[in-house]
Amino acid sequence: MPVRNAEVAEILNRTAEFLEIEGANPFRVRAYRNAARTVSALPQSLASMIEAGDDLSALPAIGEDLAEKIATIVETGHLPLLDDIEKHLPPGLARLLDVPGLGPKRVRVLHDELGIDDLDKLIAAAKAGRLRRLPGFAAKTEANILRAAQTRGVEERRTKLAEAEQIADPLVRYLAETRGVKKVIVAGSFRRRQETVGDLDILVSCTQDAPAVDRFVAYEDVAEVTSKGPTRSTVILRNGLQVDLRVVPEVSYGAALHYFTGSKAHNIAVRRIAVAKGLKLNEYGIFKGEKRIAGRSETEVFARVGLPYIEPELRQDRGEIEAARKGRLPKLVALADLRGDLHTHSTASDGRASIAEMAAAARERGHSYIAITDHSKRVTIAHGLDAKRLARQLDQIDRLNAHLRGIRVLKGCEVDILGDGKLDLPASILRELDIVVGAIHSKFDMPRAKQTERIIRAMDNPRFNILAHPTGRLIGERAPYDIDMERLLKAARERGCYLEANAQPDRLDLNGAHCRMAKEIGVKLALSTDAHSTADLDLLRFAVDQARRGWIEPGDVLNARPLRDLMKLLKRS
DNA sequence: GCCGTTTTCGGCCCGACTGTTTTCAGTCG
Repeated sequence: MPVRNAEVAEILNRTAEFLEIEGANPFRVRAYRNAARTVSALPQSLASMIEAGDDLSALPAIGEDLAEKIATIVETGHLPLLDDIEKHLPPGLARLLDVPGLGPKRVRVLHDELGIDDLDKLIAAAKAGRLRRLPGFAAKTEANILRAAQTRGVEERRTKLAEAEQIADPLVRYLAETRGVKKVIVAGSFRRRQETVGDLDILVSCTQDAPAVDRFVAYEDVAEVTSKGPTRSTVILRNGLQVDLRVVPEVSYGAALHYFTGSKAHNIAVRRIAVAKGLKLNEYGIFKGEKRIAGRSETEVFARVGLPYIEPELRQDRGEIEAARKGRLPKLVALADLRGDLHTHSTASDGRASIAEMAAAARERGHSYIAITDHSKRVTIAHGLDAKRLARQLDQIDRLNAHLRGIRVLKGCEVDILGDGKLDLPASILRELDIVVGAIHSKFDMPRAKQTERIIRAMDNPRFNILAHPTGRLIGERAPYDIDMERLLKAARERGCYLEANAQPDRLDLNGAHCRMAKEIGVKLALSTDAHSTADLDLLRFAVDQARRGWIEPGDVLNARPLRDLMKLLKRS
């Protein structure tokens, strides 16, 4: 069983953590982290690259030494360097780094002086007042660490994007009402439209005397003020979400927005370009010597380092800077490009609105078509349709279409893919449909090869069009089922099938990386809401977010096509 | 440990805040 890229990245990151605790050269530590990033962003498996004789040291951030170490990891599953370190430092020690306020230096002191190597011992020692006797620690630090260890724990808490929006919107409105405040925007991973956010980064530009920070900490949902200075403050809201506020003057707004939007890796890469040009880039602007030469807008900042504007969703240091330099940035798909929705439910199965209501709501949103794709019979809990009920629904849709204006209802079904890869309804009824959306709702735990073959077998059915929520993951609740996405995408391409980017906030499936893989392999995507109510039709933008993070352009999207083109694309052979 | 339109050696992104300190280390983003 070859070692996967994610495992290699994990070992490299782990090595970086231990090297850091050991007090190694910080740049050496960074080298391991950078290499781990490269590895986890690779579109192909290291094992296959090595097998093909590729030179790993040609990859960014990987030189002779790490290429050899990575080869060893892929071959053996181990890195001897890490094994050696773990002989004298307990393996659990690195987890202490997850406690806010504890970094490598303090973890080292805790281990060397008090023998602390896990959370329980840390909490016990803090309670006994033993931390305050250590150099660099005192009563206040001890109290902070104890509280952090007890409340935040080791688990990293992440908030789904849709939920973060509901928290951010009222706070932004509140801050915008402050005297002297000009602009308020949520930057960070929220602006990059990551599927989850760890915290909210809010940027405010204002006049010098505006009471932005004071008003921020006075917000009614603030439970705790972690830090507060003249230009920066951190609070914890009652729901546990951390919010950082940064205040900058208007002349710095663009530079600050770029800086606080990140990602960190993207920022570092851009800053290196600035350094190479003899400039300095920070959150206040681009400087030549002491003189600020840009900073008011992001476009200005990019221009000064010789780059066109790069959309926030692309700022991951995954090739966007090179693409920008070559003038090859994608023209990302936008919500306005979409002409319809290809996965929705009605009251016939588990939806809450009738077909007519769904069609009217879709038309209100500017759509020119909507596919009704109720569940098939196997999904009994959703009152799935058998062939007979589906046939009646098709008649109903025909009658509706006969007098509907401005929108066309497509006859579809979300057909269950059975354990053996067969579809849940016979060809006789599938033949009558405009669109077949296939999905897995059972047997999530099949081994990788079997699960992949199961789906490919379903795609062998000439009626199959779109694979819905292809990995089945529920963010923070259920892991994706184990499939070989590369193989699946190639099979879809060969068969004229498509994959869905599902907009449900707890699915967001495909994710951005998979969207990009689909584009590279040449498989078009359907950006679909999987709506179970008329209001759900507004979720479409979350699928657009995922697609944009995956470099998807309008031409890569099935439902960015006019109806006639779409119908052609849905006809297989 | 990586890397090269100043460099194969000597750099490596940069600033704010806290808490510990008497001028700064550690952490964070």
